[in-house]
Amino acid sequence: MTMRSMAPAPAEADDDTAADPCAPPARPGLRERKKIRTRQAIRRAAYRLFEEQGYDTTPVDRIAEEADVSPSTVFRYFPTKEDIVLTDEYDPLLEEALRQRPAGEPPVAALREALCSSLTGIYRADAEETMLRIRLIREVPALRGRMSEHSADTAWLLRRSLAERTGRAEDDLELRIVTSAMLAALTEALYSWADTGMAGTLEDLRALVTRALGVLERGLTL
Amino acid sequence: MTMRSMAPAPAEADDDTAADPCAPPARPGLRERKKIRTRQAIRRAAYRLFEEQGYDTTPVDRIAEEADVSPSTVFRYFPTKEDIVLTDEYDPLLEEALRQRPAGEPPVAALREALCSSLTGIYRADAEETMLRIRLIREVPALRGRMSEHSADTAWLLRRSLAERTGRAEDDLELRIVTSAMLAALTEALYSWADTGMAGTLEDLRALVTRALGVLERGLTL
DNA sequence: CCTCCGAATGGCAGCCACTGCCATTCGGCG
DNA sequence: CGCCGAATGGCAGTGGCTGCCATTCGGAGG
Repeated sequence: MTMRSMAPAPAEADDDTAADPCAPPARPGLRERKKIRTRQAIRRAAYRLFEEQGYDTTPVDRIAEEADVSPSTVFRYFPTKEDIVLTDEYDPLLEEALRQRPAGEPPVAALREALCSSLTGIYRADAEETMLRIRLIREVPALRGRMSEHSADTAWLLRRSLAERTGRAEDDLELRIVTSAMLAALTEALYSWADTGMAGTLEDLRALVTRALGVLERGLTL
Repeated sequence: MTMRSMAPAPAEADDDTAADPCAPPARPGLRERKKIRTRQAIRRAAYRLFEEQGYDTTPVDRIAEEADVSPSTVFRYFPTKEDIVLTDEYDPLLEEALRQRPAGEPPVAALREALCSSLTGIYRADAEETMLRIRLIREVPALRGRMSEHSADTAWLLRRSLAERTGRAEDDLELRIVTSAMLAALTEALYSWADTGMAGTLEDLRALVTRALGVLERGLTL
């Protein structure tokens, strides 16, 4: 997928009072909360600096400084500088969305709807950050490159689901084409959206994506 | 595109005798010939080492040593280590092939034929190296990533040609989809070919590519 | 409240890709 | 033969990234 964020604990200094026998969400404990906050601090600091002075010209050390952690820590949270922007855990979301589609539905339609619906969820989660990420990815070559690597993983994941659905082999050429072509179309749609200054509502975005995927479904008719 | 090579001067120590008033191919002169040889030496050394001990584990210094030049020189010839594998100048070939297609031909068919024919030319130029390159690109993540960046450039180029053909704007969403989807399909076909150990003849490869593009033209029918 | 374990952190040395700069060498040409 | 500019080698420096070790800190038990 193209976005990320982290469903962070709603707040930090909340009631932590003693025993609460019934708490299914299982309060994460200070350690965990702190980790989440650190992760956010790093990412926010990075985004801020990237916007101010550009991605390439912002050393990781600077990000660490700004986030008030050591450079080592930055790399412990994000294996590479690129991952600060690219890391997301939306793939499972997408997979789940695809699984939810009725079994009878044609595979391509199912995939289209799954993409659209998880896109909606992601957008709603943090529209602001989502847009910043898309812009960064579009503009910084290094990120674009790394992103398509990531897309390849996503494509693989989608292929597995579609393989189940259709009874085809996982490495089936047709399946590869379908998934990678659809992700390519999705990416183009998002870039195109970024070009327009990300104007309009969520509905506009969905329409754009639908239109993009429609081109494929109509056999690239021009 | 996916390949590269360099149409090198046919040999090295050939007749360079004095005056030859009529020589339209304009003998390149020692300087040029040496440059070409150096370039090849670096690339060959790199490929050899990559095969022996892997891409990531081969420092540029080692390549320089093997090619018997200084590390500085390597970077003068190839801006990045990745470019040693990725650099190609087939984009113009492809563009030309596309221009050759009859004006009446449907854009997608024209693009398909152009891709196929330039692929043939590239393959014939140096099948050995072509296969090595594809394998490397498929297997090394860094190269895959960089490759898709490069594909984006190719897509842009194709888009321009298609824009002329169809009268659409260059940044037209539909055009973007068409070009990037077709390149994605081409890439998948090549990877798939690599998976089979690159078995078969050139005809088999063309059939594979045609089949891949056919999936798109049939609207991703499964 | 103290204590101990393991997780999280900071700091440091080092590797490697890549960049600039300058001195040297070498091809081309009068 | 001798000059000019291109090609090269060498070197210092930046920045991403890794591995290691000492320190700190959260959390569970006494």
